[in-house]
Amino acid sequence: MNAINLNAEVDELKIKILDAAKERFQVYGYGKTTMAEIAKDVNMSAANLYRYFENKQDIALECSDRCMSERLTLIREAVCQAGSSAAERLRTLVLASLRTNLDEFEKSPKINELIELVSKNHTALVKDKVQAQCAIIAEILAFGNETGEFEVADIIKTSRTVHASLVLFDFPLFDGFFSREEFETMANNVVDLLVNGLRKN
Amino acid sequence: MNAINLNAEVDELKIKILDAAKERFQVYGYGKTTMAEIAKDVNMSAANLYRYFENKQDIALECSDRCMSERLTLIREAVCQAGSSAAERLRTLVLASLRTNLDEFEKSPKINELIELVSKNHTALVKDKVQAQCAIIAEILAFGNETGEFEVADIIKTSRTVHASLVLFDFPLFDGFFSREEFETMANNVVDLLVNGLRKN
DNA sequence: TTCCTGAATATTCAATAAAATATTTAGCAT
DNA sequence: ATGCTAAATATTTTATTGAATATTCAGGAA
Repeated sequence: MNAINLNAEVDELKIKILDAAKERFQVYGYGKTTMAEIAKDVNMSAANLYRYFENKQDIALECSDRCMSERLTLIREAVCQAGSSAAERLRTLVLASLRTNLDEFEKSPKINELIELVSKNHTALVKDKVQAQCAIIAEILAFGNETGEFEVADIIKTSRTVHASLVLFDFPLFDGFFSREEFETMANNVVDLLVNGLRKN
Repeated sequence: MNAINLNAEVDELKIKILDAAKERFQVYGYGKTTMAEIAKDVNMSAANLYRYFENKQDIALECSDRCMSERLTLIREAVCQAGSSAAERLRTLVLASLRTNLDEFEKSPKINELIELVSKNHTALVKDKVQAQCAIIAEILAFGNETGEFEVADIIKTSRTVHASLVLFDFPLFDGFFSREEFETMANNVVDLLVNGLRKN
């Protein structure tokens, strides 16, 4: 057994652990799932989990990280499949983000415990998420510049600006305040306004 | 003593109570101020407070309501005094809101306890606040239409859209995440983008 | 009546101890 | 060595209860 195989197996096991943890976190919440339970799900002792992760929070962290990445991949795909105009792509991005947020919250409200934990103790992860979202926006802006739809001078700066305008739809913080329908209407209206502002004069 | 005078005196006393409560809430927080203390501040028994307010939360609620109104008045004034263009007015609105949020948080972090309490238990108050903010935005939009700077068809709808884009600067929810400077830069950029989108083509 | 208070009661907070759980350690099996 | 576990220890939750505080009540003064 060489080093490469070893690492591959370790990674595989880590993923198995993360999947088990995710399932527990979603159903019972972070606080109510024990290391012993996660361990049992993957047929090992609780002690052995520490050969793969620093501690319980670390599991939550990597779990969230994976969730966010998966979500981001889905969103990125949706955007690429979206129609040919940059405006449509931006709209797809916003609506996909919004829906993912709302769906996730609806499906498992326990997930909020995780989100709170992570955004409290691992600001870096949230910043990464923002960064990734801005990167997608930047791509859309560049695309808009190419098609002549937009006229954006500083793409990086503008991607941050656009993201700041869209915060309401990208963060699951205002979930109770508006209905899904209200959220979607607002999202569409904001996109319209932004597109108008980005448009070539 | 007629009914009108009676009510006036009651109102006066209510305000005295609210002022005392506000001072306590700001310095010690909601949880750490007792009804007995508030009562003592205005020279009455704790029991007597209940002739003026339903309960402690009700005091907090009316207190927050007054704070928000005062803040809104200040912001409204700042906007009116702002230069002659609608764009400048919008910028003034956003920066004033942002600064008030950041200042308040910096001055008395205890105030967050109140905000959390109120937004958890009295959604209506928050909605009122949003509504009031939208009203100011609507005025600015109407003004922009008059000066020919903007071309906004549905002012009410657009005021909500603009407000949604500005949520990051109007709610004290992301306080730790960015520095004051970063916030202000973002606010300015978002205003620029929105103004561009609202502009007459 | 109207406005108030002191005392009674109900509720919430805070300190502690007990139990559950996270994490570390020592050592077994391969 | 590597991969694991059981048991030991440290930390965190949970339960309990006494104290503090909110709220209500009965009645006194103007």
